[in-house]
Amino acid sequence: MNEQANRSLEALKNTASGETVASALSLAIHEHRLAPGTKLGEDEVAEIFGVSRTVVRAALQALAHHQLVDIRRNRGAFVAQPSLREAREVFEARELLEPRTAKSAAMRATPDDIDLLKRHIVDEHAALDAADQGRALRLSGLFHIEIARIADQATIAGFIEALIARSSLIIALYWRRESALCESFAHHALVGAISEGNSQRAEELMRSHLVDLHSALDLRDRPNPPRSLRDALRP
Amino acid sequence: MNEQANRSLEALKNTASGETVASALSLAIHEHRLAPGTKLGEDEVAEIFGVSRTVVRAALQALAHHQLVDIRRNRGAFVAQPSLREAREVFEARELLEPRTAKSAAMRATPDDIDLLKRHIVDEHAALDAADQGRALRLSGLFHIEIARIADQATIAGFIEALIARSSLIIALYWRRESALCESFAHHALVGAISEGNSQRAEELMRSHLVDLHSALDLRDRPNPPRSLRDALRP
DNA sequence: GCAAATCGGGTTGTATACAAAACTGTGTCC
DNA sequence: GGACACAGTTTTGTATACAACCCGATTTGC
Repeated sequence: MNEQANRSLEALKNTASGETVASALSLAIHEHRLAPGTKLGEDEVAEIFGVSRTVVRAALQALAHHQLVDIRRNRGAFVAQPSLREAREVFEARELLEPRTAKSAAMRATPDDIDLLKRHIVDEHAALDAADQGRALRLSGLFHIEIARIADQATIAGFIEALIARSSLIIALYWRRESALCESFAHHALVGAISEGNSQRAEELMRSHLVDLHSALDLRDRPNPPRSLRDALRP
Repeated sequence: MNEQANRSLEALKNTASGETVASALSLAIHEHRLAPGTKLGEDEVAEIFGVSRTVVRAALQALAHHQLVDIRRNRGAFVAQPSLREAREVFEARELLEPRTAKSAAMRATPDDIDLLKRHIVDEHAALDAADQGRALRLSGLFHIEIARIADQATIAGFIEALIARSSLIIALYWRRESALCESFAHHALVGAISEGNSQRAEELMRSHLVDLHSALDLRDRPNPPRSLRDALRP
């Protein structure tokens, strides 16, 4: 390890607490830098962040409660691999919660809220132009979370946040390469409806946006299509 | 400490793992044996269950993720005290999720499921007859959770379970003494609709049942009505 | 040569020890 | 007499040490 790398690790060391580790891992999962099934060894993570296993364990348990990682007793923590069934359930839940949330958001959004949403879309475009798919996906999720926040229902927003986190794993596992990731249009239209205060239209746009997303997944009965081979190989 | 007490503690000691501690605390909160705001000192809990603080911390963190306890840094863990706003949100979320879940349950319930629900009601009556309000409340919550399980949507069922857990705290804080806890009629009618497969009626019954519950709470703008004095007194 | 059992390395689960922070009570100064 | 400051005690946050367990490899028996 060279001097510079050592120094940057040292910098992390000073700031890294339990929450830091959890959000860093969470971000890596959201941006598809950590693939489903990857083992997260405690010692390994502890050394990377320069903290003890105690805090790593707490972070991993927090992620496990959000169902982002799967902890198997005496086996360790792995990035979760949602089953087909879970994938369907997550999107059904989103289709139940988010349209209504978008409707509320359209009724409550302030000009500041709308500016924020527009900035999100700009960032998303920038990430796509930079071919940074991971960041684009993360920003796309943040867009949905922002709408839930605007709807001013913290409890439901929390559920939606958890669903979006799992959606990121589901997309990593079941996304069809054929379908393009050009959701920006849908997001743009949504912001339009929200800024006009057209709640009915916002609700309908969100519903169809989620149906589009859902149908861009390959959720046919075939357990873990691309995973079973790698599973036998890696962990 | 006498011999016998020592032995029973020792028995606990052998079986108590992290999960055990968490569910024991959770049950105590559900049955209103632990009041909102109660401090859960790590050493105290650790000694009670005969485990180390390590496992107690994990259990408390798990409960915190379910929003049953509130962990304040360097202050410790306290049984959560949902605000009026949170209380409203929780019941709004339940009114959004549970009617639809009851509808699904009515469409999918097997005879075994219906028997289980009927047994739940019998148990509930028994607890009420024994004047065991805590147990009755817990069983009432389990009834709702069971319906969510029958609906066969694990993701949404998990959300509902979390909402019911928080509802228990909300009831502890905001329940109006005037209103009686005679929900058994509502539960009975629900089982009737479900066993007939009348999904429309099940949905409507669940909705009105939740509205009844909601309106039996005192959620007027008056922050933590019975709590602010005790709050100044205890913690 | 193959199968089964056993032994070793490595990883997780739990307990304990130490460091840091908050709360309590006392004392002093204004 | 009241308010502030300081120190002691208690409690939490983190690191480390040890025990239990799982997995893989080697060895042994058939």
